[in-house]
Amino acid sequence: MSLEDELLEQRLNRIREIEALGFPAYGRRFEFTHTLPRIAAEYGSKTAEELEPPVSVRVSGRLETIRRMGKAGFAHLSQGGTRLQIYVKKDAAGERDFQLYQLLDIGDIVGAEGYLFRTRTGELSVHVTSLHFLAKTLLSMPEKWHGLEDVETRYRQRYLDLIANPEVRQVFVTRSRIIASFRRQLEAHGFIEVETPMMQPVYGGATARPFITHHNALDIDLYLRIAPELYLKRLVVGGLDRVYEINRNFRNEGLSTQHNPEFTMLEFYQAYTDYRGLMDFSAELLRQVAIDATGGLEVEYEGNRLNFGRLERMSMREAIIRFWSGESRPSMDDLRDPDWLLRHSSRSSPGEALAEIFERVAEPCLIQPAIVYDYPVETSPLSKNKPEEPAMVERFEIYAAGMELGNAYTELNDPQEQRRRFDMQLAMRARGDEEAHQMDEDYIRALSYGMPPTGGEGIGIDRLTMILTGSKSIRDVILFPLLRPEGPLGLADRLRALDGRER
RNA sequence: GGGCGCGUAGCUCAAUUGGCAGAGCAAGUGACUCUUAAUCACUAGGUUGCAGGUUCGAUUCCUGCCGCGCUCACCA
Repeated sequence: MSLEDELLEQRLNRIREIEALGFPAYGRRFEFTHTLPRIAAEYGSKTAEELEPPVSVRVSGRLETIRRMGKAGFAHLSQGGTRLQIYVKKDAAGERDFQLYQLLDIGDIVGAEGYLFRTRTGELSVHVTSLHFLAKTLLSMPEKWHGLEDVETRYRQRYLDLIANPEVRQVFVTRSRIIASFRRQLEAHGFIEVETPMMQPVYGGATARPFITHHNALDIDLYLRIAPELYLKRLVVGGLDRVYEINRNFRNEGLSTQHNPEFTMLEFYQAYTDYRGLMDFSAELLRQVAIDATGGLEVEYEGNRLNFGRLERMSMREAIIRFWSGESRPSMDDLRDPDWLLRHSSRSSPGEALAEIFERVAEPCLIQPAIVYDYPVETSPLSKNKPEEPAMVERFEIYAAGMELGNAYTELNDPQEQRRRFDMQLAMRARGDEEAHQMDEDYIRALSYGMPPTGGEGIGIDRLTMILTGSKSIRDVILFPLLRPEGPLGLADRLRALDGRER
């Protein structure tokens, strides 16, 4: 018999012993007086004298350590990212509860009643008068000193990662704070949160390959959305002047440290503003998010100190000139010259060439949070042209740590021009660009009813979370990143074999 | 999809040129009524990711496959 089977059998037997003492192996509702974080906050700095007269508490948590010493012993409970020591002495807890203490395993979930005191070494602890059993662990916990290091196991069994590695919990708490901060700020500016279709008959709003699924009753293929954009703007047509959505997008593309097939975007649309207005708003939003998430404006990422207190602004052409390395730095005139652009890129149109050169030359250098504005029309089928240079559009992207964090533009609200843009995209698709936009006639119909001048923006929540939590991989900020399926575990078979057979 | 790397006990890691697969934690038994990586004694635990090959002999060398990581391509 393997060790794991032996362990499983031991634990199942132990359940019988615990039940024989009169404790259910899997308890029910437990009334507590304090969470462990609250005890830490309220009593963490109290001296032994200040804990007189005794403070009675009823707490619960998962057992992280157990130190048994004959007729007494210690253990650490963990709850809400906080540990609290309990002291179980036979004289104080009584015969039956002390027997229970002797049957506990690391990982079990228990309740403890008693009073707070300081041990001789000064650690705040609960002097236990009564123990409760709440849930049994059948499998052994990761090692207490090194935690759980195996990356694959950490992603596949995130619950173990959260139990064994306290800093992981903090990453996801911060992620939650980031999202809450956006919501709070947008609500304060009069935005309302909406939910638009995840399953779409025509996908759009971004350049990407979609996932395809099928609806049986209607017998139609549907696409998991690559962006909510076109639906949100239909809502602006409908008079929802300030709307936002924080939700998943799905893109059927490769995985990397910066790409997960499903990822979370904030998109918001504000009528009667333009991309200049959104630049100001973006700077305000990011500044406050950084404060809400980290307590400050500066954050250390990959050896750089990033300051979210300001967003430097530069045009795409300025960025190329500024970050050009090596000989023959181009001039502003070069970057307006179609021949120069096509000579310096393998792309087929001057605008695509400009964007490609920017991504190659400047994007990796954009370490400090920055706004890059004015994009070529070819790469921006939904943005409004610049009046003085129709080949360019009123669009900007937000960069930090060499990553694209956000994308915003003055929305194109002229249905005839939008139809021409879709035609342009169809031509690109005919040339083999699989990611070029589809024609969306229903969207053109919506614009044909008149959409107010509008600014719209998307911010990648995962990447922003990476930066604000110092995470190197997007998988570290997504609780359950996509992995290949694991294959059969055999646990059901083992449990079935042991069911009712334990002594 | 390409390139590079990794896979050994439940967890964290060793194993000399190809020569008896080991340790710590966790687990079991015993001792211990203020320990905190508790301590002490003893015990058990392995299809070395999977399948082949080379060899007297493979954790080690070779081939294929599976999984993961990094990276390039694609993308946000």
